Amino acid sequence: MEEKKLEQWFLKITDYADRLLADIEKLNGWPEPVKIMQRNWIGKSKGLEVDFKIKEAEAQRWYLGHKSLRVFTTRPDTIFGVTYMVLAPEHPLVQEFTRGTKYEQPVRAYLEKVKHRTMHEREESAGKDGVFTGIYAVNPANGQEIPIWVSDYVLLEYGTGAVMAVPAHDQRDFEFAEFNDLPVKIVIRPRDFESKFLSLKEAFPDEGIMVQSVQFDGQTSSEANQNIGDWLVEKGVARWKTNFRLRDWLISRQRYWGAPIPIVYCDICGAVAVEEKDLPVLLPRDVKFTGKGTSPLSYSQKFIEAVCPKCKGKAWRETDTMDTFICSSWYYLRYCDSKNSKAPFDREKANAWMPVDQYIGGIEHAILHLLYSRFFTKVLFDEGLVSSDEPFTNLLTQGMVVKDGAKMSKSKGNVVDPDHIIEKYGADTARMFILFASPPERELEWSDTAIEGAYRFLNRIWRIIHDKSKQQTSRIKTHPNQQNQTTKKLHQTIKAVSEDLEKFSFNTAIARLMELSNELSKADGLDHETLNTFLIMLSPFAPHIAEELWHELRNKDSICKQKWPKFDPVLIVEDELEIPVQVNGKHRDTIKVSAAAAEEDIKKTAQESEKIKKFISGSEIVKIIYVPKRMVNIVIK
RNA sequence: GCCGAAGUGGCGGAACUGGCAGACGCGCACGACUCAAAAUCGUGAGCCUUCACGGGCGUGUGGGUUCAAUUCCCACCUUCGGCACCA
Repeated sequence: MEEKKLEQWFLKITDYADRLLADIEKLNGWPEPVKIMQRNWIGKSKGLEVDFKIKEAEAQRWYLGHKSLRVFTTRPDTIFGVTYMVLAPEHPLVQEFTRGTKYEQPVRAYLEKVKHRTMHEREESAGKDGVFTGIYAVNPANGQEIPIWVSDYVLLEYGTGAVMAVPAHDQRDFEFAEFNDLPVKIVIRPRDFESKFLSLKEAFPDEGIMVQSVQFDGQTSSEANQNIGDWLVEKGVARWKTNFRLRDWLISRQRYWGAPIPIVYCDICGAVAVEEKDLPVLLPRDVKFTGKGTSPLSYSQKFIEAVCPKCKGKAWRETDTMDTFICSSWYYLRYCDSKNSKAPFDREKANAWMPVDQYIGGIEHAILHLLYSRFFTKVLFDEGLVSSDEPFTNLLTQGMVVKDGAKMSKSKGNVVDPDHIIEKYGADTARMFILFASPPERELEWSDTAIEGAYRFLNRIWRIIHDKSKQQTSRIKTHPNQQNQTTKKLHQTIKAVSEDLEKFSFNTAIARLMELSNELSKADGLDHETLNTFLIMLSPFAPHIAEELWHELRNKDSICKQKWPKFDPVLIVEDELEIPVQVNGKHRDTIKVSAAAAEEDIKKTAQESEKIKKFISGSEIVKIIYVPKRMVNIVIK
C-alpha cells in the first residue's frame, strides 16, 4: 500500500450535522441502538475556542509574537491547570516554529517517524512520545508561559489541530506528561477529599471543587466551566464553539463502477459543473482495466475530451467516479418512478410513496448508508423535490449470518452457497429455516441439521393435505368434540400468527403453524376450509408449496391473492382453565376450573386440592392472591 | 478506554404488562412398522436425589425489592458489535 495526495470531491454533509442530529428525535420507528450509533458518529460537542499568544522568544523571530495558537476545549474550567500545549504533527505552525533553529532537526526526525507509523505502532506508543518545538505560549488566564510540543496524539482533523494540555484532569495529557517529565498542576479536587493531594496516579477527569484558580476557587467545576468560559470570552481571547466529529463526505473513487462525477476542467474557467441538460454523464464503454493507479475512465479518449460549459473551449472530464453510497442514498426515490427518462423521479409520484413505511437492512448499515440517505433526503427536501425530510419511517436491522462462531463472509471462507440448499431442499425450505432459526434482528446461527427440520415440516404438511382432505365431512359429524378442538386451535393460530407477523416475529409465527399442523395431523378428517386457511397462513413463509397445495384442493386463482384470515373471538375462548396453585410462591398443584367460575370458588377449589392440603394443613393462611385466569398463590405462616 | 446488545437444557430459541421457566424445532434415547436399513409414526427427558410416590435446586455471578423475579433495582463477570487518542 502506498499513500498518495489526491485532489478529490466532497459533499458538505457537515452543514447538515446539526439537523441530522436533532431529527434523530423524530425517528420513533427506529431501533434505539442505531440512533445512538448515529449520534456518536455525528459527535456534537460544545466547547470553547481559546487563543494562546506566542511568546516573543528571540529578537530575530519577532514576528512570532503576533501569532496566536488556537485550541478547542470542552473543559474551560481546567485552564489554570494547563502546563503545556501540543500541536498535531501536520499543523502548519510546526514548521514555522522550528525553521532555522536547533529544534528543526529533532522535530523533523519525529515527523518522519510518525508519518510511517502503522496503526499498530500508533497504539503501541499510545501517544506518549513527542518533541519540544522550542517555542512557548502564554496562558491567557494567568499569563503563565508554557512549552509547545508536537505529538501524534493530537489530530489535525479535529478542532484546531492543537490542544491545551491539562495533565491533572485528562488521562492522555497525564500519560504524556509523565513520559516527558512535564509538570502536573491540580486545579480540581474531589468533593469528598479534604486536603489537597500532592500527587496523582492517574488524571482526575470528574467533577469536583476548583482550587488554584484564583477568583474561581471554591466553585464546582461545572459552574466554573461556564464562568471561566464567559470570563475568557469577555476578555476577547475566546469564543463558544460547537464541534462535530462528522467529517465531510469524500465521494471520489478511482474505479469504473460508479456514477461519473459531472465536472469538467477548463484551463481558463477551472472546475465547471456539467449543465443540467447534459446530465446524466454516462460511463464510457471503451475502457481498459489495467489495475494501475488511475481510474479506468482516464484511458477513454472519448470520455475525457469535453467542451467547457462556460467558455465553450476545450476541457477535460473528471475521471473519478462517485462512491456507490451515492446511488444507495436515493434509489428508493427512483423506485417510485423507475421508468422516468426526463428526471430522476417525478415529485408527485415520489411524494405519493415516500417516506418508506418499513425499511429493512443489515445492521452493518446502521451508520453510513442510513446517515447518507437521511442527508440526501434533507437536501432534496430543502430543494423542494420531496415533501418529507426523513426517508425511512420504520427501520428493522437484520442480524448477520454466523457460522462456526464467526460472521459469514467470503474473506473468512465460511460461506454457505444458497444454490446448494435450494437445489437439495428447495427455496421454501431455505426460507423456512432462515425465518424459523432466530428472530430477524438477531444473529442467525447457520445449522445444516436444523434445515432438515424445516424440510420435514413441509413434507408433513404435504402429507396432511393429501391424506386428510380425502376423508370428508361424514366422519367429522360423529366427532363434534374433536371438530371443536381443531376449530379452536385454528382460530387461536390465526390470532397468534397475525400478531406475530405484525411484530416481525417470524420464528414464533412458524412455531404456531407447527403446533397447528401437529393438531391437524391427529384429526381423522378435515374440511377444505380449515386446510385452505392453514395454507394461506403458510404462504408467506413457503409460497411455492402453499400455491401448489392450494390448487390441489381445487381452489381457483392464486393463493397470494387471498384475503388474510380473521379469527372468531368466540371460538378461541377456552371453557375450562388450568390454574396453577402456589403455596408461598412455589408451584404445588394445577387445578381445572370452569372459565366462568367466580374468584371465591376458584380459591375454594384450590384449598380443597389434596396436594395443597398437605402443604397448608396446620398453618395459618395469611392471604390468598388470585390473578384472574393465571394463578392462585396461598400465603401461609 | 467509551458506547451498545446479549448471557435461559446437549443445541437454535420461547415466555404478554412481575404470575406454571424451557413453547416450537434440532439432536438424543426407547418403542412400532421392516428380513434389515432409510423414511414415517409413537413415547420420554432441565439437573440432583428416590425402586417409586415425592422432594430439593435451577434463566452468567453475588446481593436487594415482592405473596411471586428470566422480567424491576444495585454491584460484578463473560461474549459479541460499534467507536477509538474527538481535546
